[in-house]
Amino acid sequence: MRAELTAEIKTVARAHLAEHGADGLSLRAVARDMGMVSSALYRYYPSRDDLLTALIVDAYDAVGGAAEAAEVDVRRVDLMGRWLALCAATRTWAVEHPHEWALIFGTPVPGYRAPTHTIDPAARIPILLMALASEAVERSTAERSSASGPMPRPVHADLRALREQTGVPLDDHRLARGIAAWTALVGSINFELFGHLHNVISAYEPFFLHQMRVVGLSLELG
Amino acid sequence: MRAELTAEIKTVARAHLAEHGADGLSLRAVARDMGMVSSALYRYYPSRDDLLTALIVDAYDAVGGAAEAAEVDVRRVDLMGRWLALCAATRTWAVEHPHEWALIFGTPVPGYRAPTHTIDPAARIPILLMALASEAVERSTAERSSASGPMPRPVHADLRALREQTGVPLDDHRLARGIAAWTALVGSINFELFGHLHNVISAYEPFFLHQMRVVGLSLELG
DNA sequence: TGTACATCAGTGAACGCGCGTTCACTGATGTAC
DNA sequence: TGTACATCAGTGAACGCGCGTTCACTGATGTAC
Repeated sequence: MRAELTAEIKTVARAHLAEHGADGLSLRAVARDMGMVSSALYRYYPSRDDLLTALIVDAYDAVGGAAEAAEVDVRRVDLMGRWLALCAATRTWAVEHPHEWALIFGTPVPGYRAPTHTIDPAARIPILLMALASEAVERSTAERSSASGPMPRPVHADLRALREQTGVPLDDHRLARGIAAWTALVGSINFELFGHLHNVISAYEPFFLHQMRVVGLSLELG
Repeated sequence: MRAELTAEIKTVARAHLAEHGADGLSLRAVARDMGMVSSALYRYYPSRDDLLTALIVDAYDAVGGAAEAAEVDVRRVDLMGRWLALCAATRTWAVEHPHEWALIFGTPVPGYRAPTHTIDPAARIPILLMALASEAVERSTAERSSASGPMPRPVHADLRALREQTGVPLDDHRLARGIAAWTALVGSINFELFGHLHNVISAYEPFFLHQMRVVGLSLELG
């Protein structure tokens, strides 16, 4: 079955990625591991970049799925719990798949241009995050968010467009804070994985969860 | 003069880095550009990794120097202004030197292990950031920071050790917020450079500065 | 001042390696009559 | 049921490329006597 082999190639490629990183991923090595000749892979992926794209899409889906699954397990009323579950699951996936994480959230592979069908999988976690922030506002009594300085005009335009495209019912400041939360989530994991907390923090997970709790408070989650 | 050539090699290597990224940096290409034969470079750098290390140290020093220079130009009493100047200078340097930025704050080069003498240059901006936060506390009337949940025990130990090593006079929560600020600064720039804000934000700089202003408020900078 | 010598920056060839991709091909499978 | 044929997964050789590193060497420079 063609589909099976296509999947197996991805599995082997994923293992290679896990061991040698994105730049170490070579069609020839994957073929070798499968007991095939390198040219045979071209029956399944027209080029190395296409294989890379498949892995990228899979990685986004895997981490997104893990986050969603963890979040859905928490009782709906516990907004902070849902947020922290999302964060913890994301970090756990990243720690367990550091090279796949780096593939999607690290330095972009030079020369590689992500096709548009990577957008939807990439948006799963931010969408979930924004949904949480929106729920928090709906339940909240405070009508207006505490403004933190005026919002620059061009930024306001960007945020309005974003609001219209996504239907997220958040005012400018809350929307910006949502993006900041997404940045903080990914940035904190990157700091840990890329070694910037070396000799600074040793209790990575508790530190991470503490930081994410603070971020959650900024989203008015509890 | 030996020192001159050593510097010129770095300059050419930096140009190569800027054009092709860290993985595209090859001794042979650098030698070619200098009109030398590749083996001649070994008179100056014993291996490719040593050249890479030199570039990493230079990058840390360059971005750190830019941030410090911008910060020192703002009147001392204006803490928020100093913080935003630091942020703006850091981002500007990153946008102007994206590959050098990625070298130090992106995915680590696989197989490369940073020697210890990269630590000091890497610490310049975080040290400045912590100094700002400390100044803010000294001037502040509020004795205790607003706690955001209890600090987990192992994290408390990490933060105490950090406080003792660096002499930064910040309590646990403020210290954690300082690290969060550093993470947010780097993470926001990475999000922009690595394309995660594509089709979301177009006014990068104003957006970035707004976000950093919010971060500055969390550091009680004004 | 003039010669002998040491230093050492730079040369050029070579080693051994791996890569992505192309292409004509083989040979098993399954379908059509 | 039996034969002729098309399909197509996988082969193996080849193209052309670039890489890091080693090594014996040349030849200019500058120093010591």
